[in-house]
Amino acid sequence: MRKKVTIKDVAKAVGVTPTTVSNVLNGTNRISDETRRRVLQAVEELQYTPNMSARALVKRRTYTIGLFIPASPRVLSDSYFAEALRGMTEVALQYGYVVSIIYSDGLSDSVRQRIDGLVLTELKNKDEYVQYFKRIRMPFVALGRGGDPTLRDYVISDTNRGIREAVNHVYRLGHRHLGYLLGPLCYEYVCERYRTFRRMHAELGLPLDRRLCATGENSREGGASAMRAIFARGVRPTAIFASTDIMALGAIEYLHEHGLRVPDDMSVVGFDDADFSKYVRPSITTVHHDIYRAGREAASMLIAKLDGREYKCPVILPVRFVPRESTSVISHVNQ
Amino acid sequence: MRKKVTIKDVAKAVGVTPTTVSNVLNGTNRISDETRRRVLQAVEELQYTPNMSARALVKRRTYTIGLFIPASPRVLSDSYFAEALRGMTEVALQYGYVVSIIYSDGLSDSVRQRIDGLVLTELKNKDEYVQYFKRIRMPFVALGRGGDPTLRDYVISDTNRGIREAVNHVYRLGHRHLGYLLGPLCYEYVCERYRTFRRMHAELGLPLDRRLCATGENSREGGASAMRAIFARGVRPTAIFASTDIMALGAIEYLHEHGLRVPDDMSVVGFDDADFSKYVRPSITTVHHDIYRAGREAASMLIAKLDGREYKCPVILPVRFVPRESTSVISHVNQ
DNA sequence: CATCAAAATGAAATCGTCTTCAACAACTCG
DNA sequence: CGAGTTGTTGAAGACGATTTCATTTTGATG
Repeated sequence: MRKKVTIKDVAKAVGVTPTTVSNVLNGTNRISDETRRRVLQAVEELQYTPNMSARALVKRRTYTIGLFIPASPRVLSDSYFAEALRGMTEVALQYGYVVSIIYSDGLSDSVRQRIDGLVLTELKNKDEYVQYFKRIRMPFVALGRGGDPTLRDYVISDTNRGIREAVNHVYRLGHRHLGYLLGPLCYEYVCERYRTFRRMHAELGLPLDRRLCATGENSREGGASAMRAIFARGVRPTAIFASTDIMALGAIEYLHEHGLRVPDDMSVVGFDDADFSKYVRPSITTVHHDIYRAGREAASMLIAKLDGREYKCPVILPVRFVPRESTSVISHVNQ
Repeated sequence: MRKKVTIKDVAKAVGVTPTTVSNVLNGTNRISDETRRRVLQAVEELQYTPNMSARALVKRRTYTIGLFIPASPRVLSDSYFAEALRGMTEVALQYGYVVSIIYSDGLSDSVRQRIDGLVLTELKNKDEYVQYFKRIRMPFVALGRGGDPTLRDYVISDTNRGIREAVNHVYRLGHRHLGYLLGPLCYEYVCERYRTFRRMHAELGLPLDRRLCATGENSREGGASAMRAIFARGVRPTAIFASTDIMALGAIEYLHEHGLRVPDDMSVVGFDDADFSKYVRPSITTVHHDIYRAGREAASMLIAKLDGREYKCPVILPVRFVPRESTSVISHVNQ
C-alpha cells in the first residue's frame, strides 16, 4: 500500500503551497487559470483525495447525514426504511456525503457529533423528536409532517390525491357505507389519511358513520382487531379502508376466517403499496407512493440546508392509485 | 449552544495536561488511581466526549463500518438488508462505531477512506468483491461465503441443518419425487442449499432426477419460469424445493394458474422465511434464519478484527424449519 | 513613471486528539 | 547513601486539511 497522498504532495508536485491547492479545490480565493489547471492535473495524476477526517476537524463538519429511526422493535425491517435509505444514499454520494443509520431513542453525545444532520421518520402528531432536535439545534428534515406548523423542511406524499382517487373508485363501484381501520392515532400519517377520507365524504355528500371506524395497531393483528371491533357493534360496511396495507391484510384475513369473501362480500382498500400487496390473494387495492424518491428528496433537501443552498420546501410527491383484486362492484346482496 | 468541551478543558479542570487525560481515557500509560478518579469525574461533570474527527485524524481510523451492497436495482428493499443493518447498528453503537450503507459497485477513494471495514453481502461463488477488497486491503467480514477457502471471517446460517430437516419432512410425508427451483447459480447460497439437497438424496437413498430441477431468477417470475421449464420436460415432482421463498411464491402462483393446488397437488418448500411467507395462502413451508442476529455477529466480528481482538470465526447460526400450509401428505392420485 | 488597486500566492495558526520520549519522583537494594 | 528501577506526568510534535491575513506581483491610471 503506497503512502497516502496529501495536499502537500500535490503542492510540491505543482510547486505551490498547500494553501493554493486548497483554494483551487474549494474555490474560495481567486486562482489564476494556469495555476488551477496545473493543480487539477496534479490532483488527477496523484489521485489525490482530501482526507475527510482532517477536513472534518477544521470545518467542524462530518459530511455524514443520518436516517433517524425511533427505536421500537423491528420497524427497520419494513421496506419503507430500506427504500428511503436507498434514495438517500444515492443522493448523498453525489454530494460527498455518507449516510448512517441512527437506530435509537435519542442522540448520545458521541453520535451527535458524528453527523451533520438527520432525516426523521415515523413522525407523530406532536412529535417529541422534532422538538428535541430543534432544541439541540441538530439540523433535520422530515419524511412526513411532525405537527409543527413552523417547519417547512419536509417531504410528504400527496395523500390527499391518493385517498381521493381511492374513495372515488369505491364510490363509483356503488359502495355507500365505507368503514375505516385506523392505525395508532398518534401518528401524523394516520390522521392525515383519515382526515382526507372524511373530507371526501363531505364532498360526495355521503354521511360518515363513525361506528364503521375503529382503531388498531399498525399490523395484521391490529387490522383484524379493528375489523372485529366494528363487527362487534353490529354494523357492517360494504367497503373498508385501512391506514396501511398491512392492516388491510389483517382485515382481509379476519374476514376470510369469518366466512366473508373479499371483494365479493366486502371491498378492502389499503395504503402504501407494500411489497406483499400484489402477492397476496386477493391482491390489495391500494395507493402507491414512491419512498425511494422521497428518500432522495429528503437527502437533497437536508444537504442543501447544510451546505447553505436554497431548496424548494416542502416537497409533495405524487401518488398513484392502484386498483387490484380486493375491490369490486358492490354485490346486490349487500346493498 | 455552549462551546464544545475539549480535552484541554478537562485537563485544566483537573490540573493536569491533556496527555494525562488522554491516557486515562485510552488506558495506554499507567496513571495513578487518584488522578484517574479525578479525571473521570471531570469528564463526567463537563460531559466531555472526545471529538471523533480529531481522533480519526491522528488514529487514521474513522470508527465507521459499512454494509456493502452490490448495486443492482432495488435489492436494498429486501428486508434481508434491513434486518442485517439493524443487527449491525446495535452492536456498532456499543463499540463506539457507526454504520454506513455502501450501496455501490465498488469503492471510490472518497468512500474508501471514510470507513474502517465492510460487511459484505450477496456473495457469489467466485466473488469478485471479495477479491477486490482483499486486494485493496480493506478489512471485511462476509455474510455468507465467497468462494475463497482461505477466508474464515464469515457468518452463515446452518443451511445444512435447515435443508436436512426440510427434506426429511417431505420425505416423511411420503414424497419421493422432489424437484428443485434454483436461483442464479453464481450465488454461493444457491449452490450451497442445492448441494445439501442433493446430499440428502444420497443419504435417503433417493434417486435425484435432474429433470425435476431448473434455474430461474431469484424472483416470483423466476420461480414461475423455472416451474414452467420443468413441466415443459413432461415430468412432474410431487414436492418442489425453491432456493428462496420468493421463488417458491412464484412457483405456487404458477401452479395455481395452471389448475394445480398447493399443497394438494404439489407440496412446495421455500427458504428464508421472508415476511410474506406467512401471509400468503397457502402460507409457505420454509427454513427460518435470523438475519438480525447474523448482522450482529458480523459487526462484532468485524469490529473485533479492527480493534485487534480475537473472535471465533466462522460463525454458523442455527436455523429453524417452519412447516406451514404449502406442504402436506402426498395425495394418492399423484403417487 | 509613480501610485494605488486588484489579483495571485504564501506563511502561519488552528482544529482536537494521540503519541513519543523526556523528566521527575519515589522506591528498592546492596 | 548512591544507583538503578518503577511509576507518574508533561512537553512537543504529529495528523491533514482550512483559513486568516500578509505579501508579492501585475495592471491600470493620471
